[in-house]
Amino acid sequence: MRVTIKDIAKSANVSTATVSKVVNNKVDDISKATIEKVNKVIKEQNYTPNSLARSMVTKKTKTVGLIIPDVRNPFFTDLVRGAEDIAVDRGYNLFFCNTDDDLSKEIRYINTLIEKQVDGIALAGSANRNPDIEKDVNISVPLVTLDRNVYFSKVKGIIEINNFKGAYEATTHLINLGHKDILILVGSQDLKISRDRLRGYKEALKDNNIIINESNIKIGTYDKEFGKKTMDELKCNSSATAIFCGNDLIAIGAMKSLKKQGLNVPEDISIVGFDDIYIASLLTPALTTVHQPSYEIGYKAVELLINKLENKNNVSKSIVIEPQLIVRESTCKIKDKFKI
Amino acid sequence: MRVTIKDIAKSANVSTATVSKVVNNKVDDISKATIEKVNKVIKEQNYTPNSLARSMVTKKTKTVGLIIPDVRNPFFTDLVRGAEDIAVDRGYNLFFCNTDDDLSKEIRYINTLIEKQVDGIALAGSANRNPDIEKDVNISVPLVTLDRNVYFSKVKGIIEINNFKGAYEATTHLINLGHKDILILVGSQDLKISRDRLRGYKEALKDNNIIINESNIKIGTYDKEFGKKTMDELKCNSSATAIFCGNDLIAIGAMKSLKKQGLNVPEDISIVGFDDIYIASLLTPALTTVHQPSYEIGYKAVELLINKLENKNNVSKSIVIEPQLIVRESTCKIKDKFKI
DNA sequence: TTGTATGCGTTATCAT
DNA sequence: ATGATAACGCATACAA
Repeated sequence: MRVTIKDIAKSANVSTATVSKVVNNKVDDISKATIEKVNKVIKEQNYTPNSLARSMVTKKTKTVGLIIPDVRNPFFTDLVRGAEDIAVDRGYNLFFCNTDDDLSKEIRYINTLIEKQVDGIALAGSANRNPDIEKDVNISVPLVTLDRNVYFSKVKGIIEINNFKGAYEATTHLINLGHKDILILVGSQDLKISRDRLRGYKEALKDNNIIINESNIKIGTYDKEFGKKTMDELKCNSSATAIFCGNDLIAIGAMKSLKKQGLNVPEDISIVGFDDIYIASLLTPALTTVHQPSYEIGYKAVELLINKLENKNNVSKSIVIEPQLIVRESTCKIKDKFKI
Repeated sequence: MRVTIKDIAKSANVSTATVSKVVNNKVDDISKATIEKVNKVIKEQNYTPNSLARSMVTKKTKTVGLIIPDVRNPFFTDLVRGAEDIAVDRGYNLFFCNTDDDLSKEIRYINTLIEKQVDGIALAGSANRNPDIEKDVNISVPLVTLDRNVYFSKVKGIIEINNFKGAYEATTHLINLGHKDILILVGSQDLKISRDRLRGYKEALKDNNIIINESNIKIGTYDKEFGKKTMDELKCNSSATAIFCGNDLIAIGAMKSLKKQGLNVPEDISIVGFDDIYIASLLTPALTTVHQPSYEIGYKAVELLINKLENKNNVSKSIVIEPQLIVRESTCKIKDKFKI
């Protein structure tokens, strides 16, 4: 039998109300003597309050859910850590949920989180979405989305990255190096981030009077396999001299394929990634990529969520974070074929 | 106001007991008609049970705590995912806690987890430990440790890797390539894994009649910085032709330093890591390392924990996982200086 | 300054 | 086949 507030009350010869008050430091009108007496007994009996019972009456669990696609994606690894840091800092705990980009899994998680009475949810949605299904999901707690758009009804806050700008700058960088025939490998167009990145790519080309070649646009998933497979299939059938990858994992897969084909990066083909995950700077050649502050994204998302929960007013609903192009070794000036 | 079991009972003209039974599928002696009636009302009113209230009476939360040093260490990234997968599979949720190898943070987490009434805890302990302090911590829930030893009193299960063997094989591999003067960069000797890895190294040398040079043994932390700093300091002051690193991060740091010094891996110096994190195979040269199935370690740990919780008998208390040497490109035969 | 009593939403026991 | 009710451990309004 765990020791309860009643046991303490009995041992200290006070009421449970009094014990409760000293436990919660609401001791304005409690004599010093009793406070000490109660604390002594608490220590002696090794009493720990039962959060469940407390939450039953306070209607707060000091717990939030964090839902992401997959922590093994290095972008989310850091994001998760940022989320956890601010959570504990504010006295909250985190339920940890991976969806594998599966919407039904995501919805199942949301429901169990609600059953567990989380105060709120921070959600990086699955890549595959379905407005029809989402409309019907009843989410009775505050929800903040990060990095990815969703169609649930009651979103209380949004953290997003300026993906358009990141893609625009990455593409412009390639154009400035003389590339005109540029592949783009990007993720599902269900995702706003993917649409924005594609839009940034197109806009950059347009602004430089380069005609968009639709066959240069490849839509897939944000993993190494997509990059590898796509470049394996393309082989010599593409005249592209540069690739803009929707994220670093795709870039890694593409580089692997190119290496196997005997092509050198960046001499034969330039590559730009997106995310700037930990590995990016460790690769050979080190990857030119668009840096996203993923730790900060997780941190800010949960911070925003908790601020909402605690009714801090003048809390903005939406935060946009600016990405930044990091030029490393995987991009260089186009070879001038006519000179040879 | 959230809708409760009472609301459903009233609307369906039954008692709360009946509703509870259909919610929990204990419908052996409930008429089909009422079951349907109740379910209909539940759907209409969008009722979701309150786990807290349930847990109050059942004394189970279907929640476990997962405590690790840092999810950003790729070894733990995978481990965490394995843990989560088995948890949901068994109907549990996971509280996610990072300690940064800080024992006091670890203990604080354990206490809040207990307050939140987790059914059990899976703990990868901090690197820095203190038996005196640990003895006094009262852990009232089942605890399973993984990867790292602790001195808490009531450990119910242990998942460990055969670190001795891994280190022995890594070192033997280097010896077989002709190396005799081998550095070891390993983590805090508070940790059994570190002691075991050092022991494996020493034993391998001994078994090959190589005298152990104590100045070849460097103790530090399991991160890139330690590897880099140590090799920066050593420069030409070491005659070593090979390095065995306590983990891959240390190896990455060491490689970085060597590169800057103009030394080539493996031609000038061979390097072996430990863990086989995702990056290892992506580096240039690809890292020879000791593979640990980190996903599986997390998975098995939480599986063991839940089995204990659910009183599955004949559950072993301890599971040992065998690591495996993966030879890649960062090791080669020693240059025979006399031949030149 | 302290204590009494009620309710939070469920499950489970025992009646009916 | 169904219902009444006690309990789970706590916080809080109100009384004393």
